[in-house]
Amino acid sequence: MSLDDRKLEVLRAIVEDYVSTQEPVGSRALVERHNLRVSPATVRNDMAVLEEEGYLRQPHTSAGRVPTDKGYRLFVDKLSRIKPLTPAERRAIERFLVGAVDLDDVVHRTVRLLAQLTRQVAIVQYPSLSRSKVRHLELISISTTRLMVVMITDTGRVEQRLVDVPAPLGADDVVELRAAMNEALVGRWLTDTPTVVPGLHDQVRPELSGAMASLSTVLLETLVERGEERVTIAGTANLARANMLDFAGSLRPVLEALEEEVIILKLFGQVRQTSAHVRIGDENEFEDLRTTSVVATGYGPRDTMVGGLGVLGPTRMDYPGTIATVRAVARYLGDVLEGS
Amino acid sequence: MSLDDRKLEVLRAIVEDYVSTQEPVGSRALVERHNLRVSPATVRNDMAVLEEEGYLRQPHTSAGRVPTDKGYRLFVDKLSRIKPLTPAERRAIERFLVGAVDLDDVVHRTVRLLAQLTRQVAIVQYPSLSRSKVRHLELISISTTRLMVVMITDTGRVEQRLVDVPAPLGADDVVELRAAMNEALVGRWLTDTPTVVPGLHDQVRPELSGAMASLSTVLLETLVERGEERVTIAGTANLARANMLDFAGSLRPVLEALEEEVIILKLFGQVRQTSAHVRIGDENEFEDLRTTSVVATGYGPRDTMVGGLGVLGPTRMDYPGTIATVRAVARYLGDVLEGS
DNA sequence: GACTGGCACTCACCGTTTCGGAGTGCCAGC
DNA sequence: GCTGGCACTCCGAAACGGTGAGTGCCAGTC
Repeated sequence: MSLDDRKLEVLRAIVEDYVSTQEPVGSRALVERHNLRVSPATVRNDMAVLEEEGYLRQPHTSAGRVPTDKGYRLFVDKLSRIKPLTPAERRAIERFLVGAVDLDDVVHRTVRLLAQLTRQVAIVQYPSLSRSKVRHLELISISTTRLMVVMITDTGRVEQRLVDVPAPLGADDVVELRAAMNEALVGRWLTDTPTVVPGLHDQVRPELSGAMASLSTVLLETLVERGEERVTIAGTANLARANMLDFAGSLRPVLEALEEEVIILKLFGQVRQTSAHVRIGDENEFEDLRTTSVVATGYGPRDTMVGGLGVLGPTRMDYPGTIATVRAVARYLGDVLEGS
Repeated sequence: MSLDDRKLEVLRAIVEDYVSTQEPVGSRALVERHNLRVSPATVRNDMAVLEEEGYLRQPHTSAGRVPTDKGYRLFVDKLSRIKPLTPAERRAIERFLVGAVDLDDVVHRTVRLLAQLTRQVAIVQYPSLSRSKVRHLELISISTTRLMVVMITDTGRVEQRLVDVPAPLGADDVVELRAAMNEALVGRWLTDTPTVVPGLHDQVRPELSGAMASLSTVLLETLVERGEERVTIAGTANLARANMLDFAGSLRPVLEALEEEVIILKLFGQVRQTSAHVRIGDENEFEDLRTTSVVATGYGPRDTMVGGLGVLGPTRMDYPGTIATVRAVARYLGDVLEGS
């Protein structure tokens, strides 16, 4: 059964009103605020149908209607137009990176900007190592048996690890190791390293094979296999704004979920570069986030995607505005990364 | 006017009961739970005196008593004995750093452990650059006119910055710059760099003085003067636990304050290595934190102090337990830093 | 057939009231 | 100086009733 245009219009109006007032919306108020050219009674009939179809629900008998997750979904997919950014927002986005000194700085500024513009919790994932190429590897000798390996990627990430080597190394040894590693890895995708690294062993003098083995292990285990993803979060205070009206009672589980890096990373799992991915309430995999919605998208230079960013807030959020902001910030961040 | 022993004992009992029950405590309940060898009426008289002196207050006439900030202060200073850690806590502290790969990892594990043990918001400051010495400076050429400078300190911090130089540099030039910088700076306190860096200019060939100037600027401006301090926070979800009973109404301002790095850093301003520094309610400089208490201490190898750590929670907190935990974690973290 | 006006009904919300109990302050007596 | 007793206060929970927004349904109109 399909819904005719007026019913859709009614749904749209209800979502908009509910988002802005935070209160169940009734038929009379609806016809007054939007100029639907029908009477409240007609709207009531439409609402009854929409409720039967699962797009609306009543908090209690004889109260106004509230959109369900399914209702929001329909709204987002079919009924909302992208809301253009205000000039002020546009300006903020264009200026937020002036004077950034390195990738950390860029990411932090981005996440704060996003939190401020959307008034929600903002999340920015660092450029994923698995979508980056090695730009340079540096070995720095800390003591004769301890090295620091610093890896720089084309996306600007800098990761360092301490490595203990089995036998003391001289300065020449370090130079040789460094040369061999750079020779083999620079320009490669990080995802290729597992196939390349084993071969490194043969590229150095036999005396150094022990050291090279330690380096390889660290490289693979701590950079490629785990710890490769990082995220930053800002704006958690925004959760406490519409105090307790959203988030049925407690926002504790939400705050807990936000501290679990694993959970957060999964939010970006299905994100693609093009357009924004919206997950509403129940659609979220994690129990604790069933009262929230996530608007996420990918970012990266040109048409590539090196990481994700997005916001999290109550299901009752301004989807068109949020989507527009998230996309704009993502696009701008991508452009900036291109330049570095 | 001084308080006799029994009055102090009464105050102690009230603080303990209130902390564990979260409810105003009355005279009858008090004599029953603690074996004060007097009648409720006597306790009432003592309470009246304690209230007059500002150590207690009544939420309303004819309710039980609640400690004031001043009451907690007296309790912390005079009435509480350090509570020894449980074996489980001790074990947790000894194991939490097994397998840490670098300083970031150490700091993150520490902050999570502290949040878990105290069930409060935990804050760990990275070793301060101003209390660190330069261990090594590395220059990595990104392009002919762009360098990355990586600084490693004796406390394990690694900071990197991009530097654009005015004229293209060859490999030899980079080597010369690196040598000059390391020569001048390794082993120095970071706070000494402003006096040393200007002299660097003369240590390289004239052709390189432009590049050296750029490097010097970045070194001084972005490493020494600003951005030198970093903190990590965990356990914000703990704020939402005793939901709204502490934090008079909203925890939003608290969450906001926690996101302001500047505010957080000031919490460690007066902290010294020895013992824990406790700031209770009103004693906090920042308006938004007047409903919270902070227990902080310094940490560092041996008797030095390189950074601070602590927890933040409602004024109604288990001070003896929290103080013990904070100190134990700080001591252990100091030991670990010594070894790296 | 679609829309509308009218009408009876429901039920959350709000302010008022009542009531019990925990707790106090005070006082007289030991 | 401590204690038992007593009158008093006041919060909090429960009970109550009125109000109004909102609904569902139905008969009538275009």
